[in-house]
Amino acid sequence: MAAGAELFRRNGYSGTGLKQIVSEANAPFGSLYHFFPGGKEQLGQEVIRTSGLAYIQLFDLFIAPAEDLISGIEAFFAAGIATLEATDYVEGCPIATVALEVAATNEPLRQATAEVFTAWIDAGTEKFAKFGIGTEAARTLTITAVNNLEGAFVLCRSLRDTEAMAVAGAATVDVARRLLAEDKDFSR
Amino acid sequence: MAAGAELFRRNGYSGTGLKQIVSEANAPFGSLYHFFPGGKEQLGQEVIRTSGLAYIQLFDLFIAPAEDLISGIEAFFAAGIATLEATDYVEGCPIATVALEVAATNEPLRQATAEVFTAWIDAGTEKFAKFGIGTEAARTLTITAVNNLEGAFVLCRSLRDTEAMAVAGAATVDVARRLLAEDKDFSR
DNA sequence: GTCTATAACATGATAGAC
DNA sequence: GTCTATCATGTTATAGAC
Repeated sequence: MAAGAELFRRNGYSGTGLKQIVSEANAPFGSLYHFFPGGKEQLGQEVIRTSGLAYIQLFDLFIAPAEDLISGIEAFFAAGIATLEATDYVEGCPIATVALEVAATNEPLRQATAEVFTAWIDAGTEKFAKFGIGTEAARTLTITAVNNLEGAFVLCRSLRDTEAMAVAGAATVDVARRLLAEDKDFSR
Repeated sequence: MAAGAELFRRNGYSGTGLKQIVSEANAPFGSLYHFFPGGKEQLGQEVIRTSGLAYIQLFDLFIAPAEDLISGIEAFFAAGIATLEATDYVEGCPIATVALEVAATNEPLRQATAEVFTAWIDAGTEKFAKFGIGTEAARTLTITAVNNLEGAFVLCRSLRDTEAMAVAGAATVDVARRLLAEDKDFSR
């Protein structure tokens, strides 16, 4: 199933064949339908949920150990730049390609991507709130971070350049500063 | 070719069949290869370039007539929300789905998407510069706007909710305010 | 129970009749 | 020159041999 995740991320859902997946996984073709009786759609759902939820660990990895909110955000987007360069612009978001493909064409898969994004937003809100900003502000900041991350992956991978990811990090920092300042206002 | 644009946007490149396109366009199958001897790949390139470059007009439509930079940005993202609601979350960016699909799998198509994004950034930089900020700042602001727009389309279409687009607009406004303030500093 | 072989269908592309 | 009919290939899914 790890092979499926890699191929869906690179080639998208429609662009990835089941034969390609079992070949990459060095597994016999029949066993796929033994483990996934629902066929391609079931495999797609499980790949989306598994690889999507695993991505949450990156929040903990880069943001949680940071000294403060701003440097945590900077470390997170710096890691995004490093990933793009290390993988020659092949690896971006594990589910964004599939999410756009299925948003208007496959309701069960769309729901799977929605569950993942909802989990990201909830998890990010919780992490950011621990840096001492309100829940509402933490949610806004999380959505801003995901917006900027996803958008920058589109631009960076298409242009094969990391400029957009650097701009995305700076933009997210700007929003964090505004939210911190507003929080300060309220506490007067 | 308009039919191709609509289908590529909704279903992606791999997910759209040529038969589906000619059927939608009420055109006979053979004529497709008369007008596009290069087959699906040539059609894909022309669709990307045409529908991508047409999107630049939206910059003029919403931002150019605005009183100031901030209200222009707000109008632009408000239009994004209106589009999502009016199309039941079907229409987003005309090329983002294809861009992610082909970024690592089809170099000619990837280059077509890169040309479009480059044209967007150049056009946006020019428009924003007319509001009296420096070229460098105008470029940063344009990339921020596109990052946020693209990322919010991913989240909004997946979640079937406009919250992320509203947050994207607010984030872009924050960046615009910071850039305006920095410009003011330099002019002291 | 595992997997090979194949079925049923859709795909992109073309040749050849009008 | 326009388009219908077909080709070769690749797709998902499923039998049935071991």
